[in-house]
Amino acid sequence: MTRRVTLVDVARATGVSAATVSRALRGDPQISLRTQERIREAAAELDYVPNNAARSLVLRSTRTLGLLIPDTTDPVHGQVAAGFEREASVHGYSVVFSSSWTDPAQERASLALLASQRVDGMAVWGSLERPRDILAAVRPSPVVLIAAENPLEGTEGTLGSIAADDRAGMAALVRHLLASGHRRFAYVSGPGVTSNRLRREAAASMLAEAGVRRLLSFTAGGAGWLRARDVAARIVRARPDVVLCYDDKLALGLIDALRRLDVVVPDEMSVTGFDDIPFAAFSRPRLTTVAQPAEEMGRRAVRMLLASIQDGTMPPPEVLPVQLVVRESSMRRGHLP
Amino acid sequence: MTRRVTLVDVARATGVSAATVSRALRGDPQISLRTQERIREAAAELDYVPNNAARSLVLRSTRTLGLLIPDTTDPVHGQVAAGFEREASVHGYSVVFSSSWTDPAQERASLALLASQRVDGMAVWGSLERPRDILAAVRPSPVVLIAAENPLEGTEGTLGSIAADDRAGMAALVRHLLASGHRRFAYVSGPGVTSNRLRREAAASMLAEAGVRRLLSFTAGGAGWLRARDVAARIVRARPDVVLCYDDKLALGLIDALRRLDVVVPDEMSVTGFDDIPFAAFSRPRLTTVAQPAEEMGRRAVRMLLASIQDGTMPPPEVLPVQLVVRESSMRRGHLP
DNA sequence: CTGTTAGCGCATTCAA
DNA sequence: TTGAATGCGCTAACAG
Repeated sequence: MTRRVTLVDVARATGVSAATVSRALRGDPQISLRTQERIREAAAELDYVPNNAARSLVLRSTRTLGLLIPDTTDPVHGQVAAGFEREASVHGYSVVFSSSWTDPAQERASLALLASQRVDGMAVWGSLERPRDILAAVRPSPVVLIAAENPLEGTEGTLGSIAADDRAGMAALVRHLLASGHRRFAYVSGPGVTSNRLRREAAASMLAEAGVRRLLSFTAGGAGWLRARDVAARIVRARPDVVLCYDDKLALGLIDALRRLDVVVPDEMSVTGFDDIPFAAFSRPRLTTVAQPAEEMGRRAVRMLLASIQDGTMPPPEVLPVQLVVRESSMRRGHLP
Repeated sequence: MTRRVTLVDVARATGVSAATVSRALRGDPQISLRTQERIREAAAELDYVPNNAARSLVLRSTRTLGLLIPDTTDPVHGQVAAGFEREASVHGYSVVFSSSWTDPAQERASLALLASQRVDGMAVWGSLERPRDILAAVRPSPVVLIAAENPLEGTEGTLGSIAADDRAGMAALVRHLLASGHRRFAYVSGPGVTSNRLRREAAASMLAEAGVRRLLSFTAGGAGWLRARDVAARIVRARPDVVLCYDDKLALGLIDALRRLDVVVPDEMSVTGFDDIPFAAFSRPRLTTVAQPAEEMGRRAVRMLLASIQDGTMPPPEVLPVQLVVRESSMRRGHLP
């Protein structure tokens, strides 16, 4: 932090008291406009920058929001972060962020770091921890869960939740696939985040409704991009009509892996993703997927947090609509409408 | 921030003074192990969380680093952020980040926000502003520029710089393309970031060295992903052997746009990118590009900042090596080695 | 080994 | 309309 000009410096330069400077700088109407002006000029002259640490101490508010996401590198998380930061900065809030790398220990540490930074509120993306633990770690500042599976259990007015309607999205996707003639379905899940199970179950129940009993299930080894290669061979052997992938990264990876095995998507096998990351529109084949309002989720998280900070009570959970995006990767020959 | 347990609460609960608690909690060897233990237990019992605002005030250090990037949504920026956050958290630093969205006004505002948060140091990615302005805004905390064009001018020991060796990367790329028979080169630049010009000039001078005088030049309208469509037609008319794109996003977008125009990459035209974003390995054709050590850049930025914070003097600029990654998109028929 | 004292920079009572 | 005190929670001398 080093030494800097303080209120007192400005006060001395203007010949008034520190209190007056403090008020003037925040436009307190108690101070005459003429002196306000004078003080403002002096402050600018001296390059005065208020010290937020000091201000936070007395105000008991840091005007800072925390954001904990699994992985900055992931397009979806990045979009959430973008929306979060944007909305926060509109309201004059800073955001401190931290990544959990889907490691519970890391996550706990990050949570503690954010807590000690005394963020006024924080958002946590699809954590591996149970909500209660999160709350305990950060209490008593408001928390909103992003894309959490069971947002509601144990909510006592401080725990908010914002999520996309994965279930509806998966249902729409399956409906579309059934309508275009697909019958033999497979699902590939990625790493062990909560939304994984949710999406699979949504697909399974939608299929059951339509009288399709079977949903072949696979699990891709590690992180999104690469591990599709390991399962590709097994999937090919099972010969599904279509492979529902947990997310776009996995789907795109799988399509590449299938190409290595000389399986042409979608002619021989359809593949679908989830999220609609920017690249999904430029891949070849272009990816059929479900668009998630990631940025909007980030923005809403901030709004919920701010509402909670003001009113002292957390708004009800929100579930945002998703949208089916049909592109080439599900256009099987002879299956076209 | 609301009311929380403080040092004094812990002190009362343990029957010692606040100072003792403060020391014990930070493992000061002056305090007997037995009392340390007792105090630790009490603190845990009461869910005590140190208030960093207060600590910052007296320590004159926030143990917080700032990161300003153009766009969280971009894969490369995301990787830089990932490396930055990781390294920072290793050293017990928090990171507050802000996005400029390549808007100078936004950038200035973000800078001011970071400054008022009293970050101990900050990294700024490829800014549209001149380094001097940045320094002025954040003075006197150390700043390192990431991927800046002219890092050195006006460096007075506080302004650090970390960049990838774009010039060498572009040279290697052009060399490879020349060796595989390409002769007619085009370059497509993206939005107006500084590295844009740098890459173009590197390509041009490398070509000149090889006796190729001409470098057709195009500019894609807006943000990376989409605007390739506008220039694609013009590019096709110019019939280059290969199109060097400013970055991977642009390249991938261009390949898609060319497909819409029934131009097959790489059979009829090669396309190359820059950055090696994760998806470049999964596109079709897989993208020839230059890998940038983005995460490492983020990590190094932190190390430079910390070094500067400790020693009071900024380490010399660093230029990290890049790596040519040859994949399918530059493998023209009849041009293979 | 531990307690006392004195600020860090700011916002806010209460007086004037 | 302004100034003088007070304290936010913590650390760092300086005593004991």
